[in-house]
Amino acid sequence: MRKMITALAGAECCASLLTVQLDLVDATELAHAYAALGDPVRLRLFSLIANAGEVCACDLLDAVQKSQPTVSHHTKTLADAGLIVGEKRGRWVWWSVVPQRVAALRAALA
Amino acid sequence: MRKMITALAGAECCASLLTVQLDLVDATELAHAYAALGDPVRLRLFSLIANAGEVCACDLLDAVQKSQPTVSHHTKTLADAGLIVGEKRGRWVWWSVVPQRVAALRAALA
DNA sequence: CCGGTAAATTGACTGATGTCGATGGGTCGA
DNA sequence: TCGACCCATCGACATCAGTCAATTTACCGG
Repeated sequence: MRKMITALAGAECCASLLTVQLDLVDATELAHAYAALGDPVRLRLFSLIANAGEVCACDLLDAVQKSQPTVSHHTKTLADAGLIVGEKRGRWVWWSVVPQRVAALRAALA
Repeated sequence: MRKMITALAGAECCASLLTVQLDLVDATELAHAYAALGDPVRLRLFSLIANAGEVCACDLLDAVQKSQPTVSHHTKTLADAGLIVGEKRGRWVWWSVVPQRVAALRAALA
């Protein structure tokens, strides 16, 4: 619902083009996802999962050299952001990326 | 320096494919950029600048309804992440995005 | 120069976040 | 049933990050 500013105020230094393209809720939603990628450890986890297609959580531990609770916390953060999903198989949890979500983030940068 | 895991441990649940594609420095660099987009206010500022092509800092104030120091802080964060650059013209600073940087972020999600 | 304006910097405060040890809840093999 | 294993949750702690009032720096017009 882009808001076009009247801004004739031509004399005032800066004028128009303030179409507020992102409302607060959309921005918050998107920012949440980007923020999930905004940590080196999480980014490496995500990259790892994305490259492998599917990764057992147990492998993530040695990959990023963090404690088990820390890795679990990060995977949860990524999952909450909708970037990955986990499937429990027996004792293990297998993580994989959500392509649509990643595509949405990529599209937002176009 | 990708580390290939020996992981013959075939019996051990999860096996190989742990090529650590992102080393720590690269991950930190990228994460820094994504983190810059990981705040609703900054994302809206960025979106505003991207859509307008060029925006005077003075217009950003009313756009996001934050104090002048706060906006200045956020633009600095975005600039430090390499996402935008500011050009001072007289009393005002005009912000614009850095297309290459944005493209790099987009490419990282491909 | 001087007063006014734009933006950056500083200082302080609060809330969010990354990290880990300890614990708990499932799940499997023996 | 028991123990071992994987993972999530909790509690605690230290650090970081967002915010603003106050101040400083830079620039302009007169």
